[in-house]
This record gives sequence, C-alpha cells and structure tokens, in this order.
Amino acid sequence: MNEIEKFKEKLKDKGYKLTTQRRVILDVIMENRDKHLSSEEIYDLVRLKYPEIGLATVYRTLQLFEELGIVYKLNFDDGRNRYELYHNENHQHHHLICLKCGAVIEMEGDLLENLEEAIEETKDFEIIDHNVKFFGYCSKCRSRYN
Amino acid sequence: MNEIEKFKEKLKDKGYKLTTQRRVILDVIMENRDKHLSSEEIYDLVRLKYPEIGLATVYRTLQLFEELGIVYKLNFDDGRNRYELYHNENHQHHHLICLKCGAVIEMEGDLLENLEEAIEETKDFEIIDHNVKFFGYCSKCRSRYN
DNA sequence: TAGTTTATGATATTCATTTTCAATTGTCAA
DNA sequence: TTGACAATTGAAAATGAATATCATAAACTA
Ligand SMILES: [Mn+2]
Ligand SMILES: [Mn+2]
Ligand SMILES: [Zn+2]
Ligand SMILES: [Zn+2]
Repeated sequence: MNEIEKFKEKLKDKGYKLTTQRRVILDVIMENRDKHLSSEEIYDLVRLKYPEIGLATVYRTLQLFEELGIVYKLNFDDGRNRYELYHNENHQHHHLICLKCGAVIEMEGDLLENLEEAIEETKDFEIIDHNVKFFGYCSKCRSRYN
Repeated sequence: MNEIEKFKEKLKDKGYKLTTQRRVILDVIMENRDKHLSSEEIYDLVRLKYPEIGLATVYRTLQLFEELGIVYKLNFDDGRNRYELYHNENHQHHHLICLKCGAVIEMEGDLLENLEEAIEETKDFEIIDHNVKFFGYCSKCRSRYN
C-alpha cells in the first residue's frame, strides 16, 4: 500500500471525506519532504495548483493531518506553526537552527538514551515524545566571508 | 553583591532607569523562582502589588529582562511566552511537561554531551543554546487513581 | 532644582490562527 | 444513478497574544 492509499484509509477510518483540497495539500507537503513549511507557505504553494482554496481550509487541514499523524507540527520560535511530513515512526531527528541565516539542519539519530533513561528513573516520568532544538551558527555563517 | 544590587547595576550599565514597575516585576519573578509564568500571569501578580501598572509595561519589561539576561524565555507550545529567572550561568535544565495535567518538572543536568559533540563534529554547527522538552505523563497521572 | 532622557499607561494596531455560517460537495444506501 | 444527509468549504468576522504609538510622567545628573 503506497502513501496515498494509506492517506485515504486514514481519512475513511475516522469518517473524514477525501476532498480535492485535502489531496492537493498533501501533494504539496509530499513534494517538500525536506522543508519545514509554515501554514502560509503551504497556502501559497497550494494556491498555485488550486487557486480557489481558502486560507481557513489550509489551517483546518493541517490540524487534521496532525491528528491523523500524517504531519508533525514544529515550533521554531518564529511565531508561526511549521509542518513536516511524519518521517519514520519514532520521529527521531533534531533540528539545528542557525541564529544568523535561519537555516534548519536535521540531525538524524537520537542520542538521547542517557538522558531519557535518567528521566524515566529519577523522575518517574513516562516519555511519549521529545522536542530538541539547537540554536547556533551553521558552517556557512561561521566562515569569515560572511 | 546580592541579586537586587546586580539588577540595579545591569540597568545602569546600559542606561536604563530603575523604576518602581521594574522593581515590582522583578520581585514577582523572584518570588516565583520555581514557576514558569506567562506574561499575563505575571501581569496579574504584579497588579496585586501595583494596580496602576499597564499591560504593555509588563510585556516591555519582560523583553528587557530577557535582553539583560535576568530572565529566560520559555516556549511550552501553549501559545504564550513564559519566563523563568535565569538560574545558573549555563541554563542546564530541561523541562518535562505532563500531557495530562500540564505539570512542568525540571530535569537538572545536561546529559547532552554525546549529542552535542556529534553535532559539532558531523554538522560543523556551533551550538550556542539548546532547547529540550520532553512530553509524557508525570507520576501522579500515571497512577491508577487518576 | 532644572533640564534632559527614558519610561509609562491607554489605546490602537498587527498578525497568526480560529470561528461562524450559508452554500457546496462527498458518501452510501436504495 | 439518485437522493439524503453529514461533512466540508470559502469568505468574512472574531480572537488573542504581542507590539507600536504618543502624550504625559518619572528618573537621572549636573
Ligand atoms: Mn525536520
Ligand atoms: Mn525551568
Ligand atoms: Zn547560517
Ligand atoms: Zn500529570
């Protein structure tokens, strides 16, 4: 079963309808797997394919996609929601955000085992998800030519 | 030199004036070291001591305090800025946020050495700060009596 | 204390997001 | 294929946190 089939399934499962709008929004997100687009950036891209769409529909759909686990909501402290396609089951990557140019670099691999173990033991806290961001300077911005 | 003296110094250093409003806001934050108050929560507490204060003053002051390194701005993904007194120089604690009751638990100790080393090496990224949150269930909410 | 500068409070404004609601569309049983 | 009915949509208004504006007030300093 490919991604589109899974998508249709997920919608049907919960009684949601498959609309053109939802299809187009998913397409845009899939075509931008590597990006971390904001709601309005997604709106702008979707409008190229489907100019009649309303902004509210995009916001509504992104919320729905998050509920369905199709998309993951990110917060880069820039005052807007951003989204990425739900990669692998256990969302194991961190984001490095450049304080100068705003570049977002992904860091695969968790490397949080120590920390998570310590938390579960000393704090008796059951971890469901984590959110790890690093702020600093990317290689480009560190070079003296900048 | 105690905390208040340091505070006065920091203001004077940059040409800022010491006003009653700033003093009262600092007091409220110091009296709530263990909390992670939002701007409006701080406003409400400040008004108990100084009812004439304006909301804008509280927002402005919190921004100023962040610039001066008196306070640290937090983002718990609840749509509002939260602040805590700048603890130790290297802001080494993480937050565990309960998905059920909203409790915020602090985790002292970094335990990110592995991860940070890996990033600096493999990504050529200079880390200035990090932001680590864990979402899950606190001990209270895990007990069957809930 | 006077003179200069910074800060304040009230209010208006911004901006992302959400809500409202009448009109439209997808689904599914007949 | 159709009709009934629930879900969805787009336009517009509303919300809510944060910021900007501006006349007045308070702090600093010589
Ligand atoms: Mn990512
Ligand atoms: Mn804390
Ligand atoms: Zn950069
Ligand atoms: Zn809890």
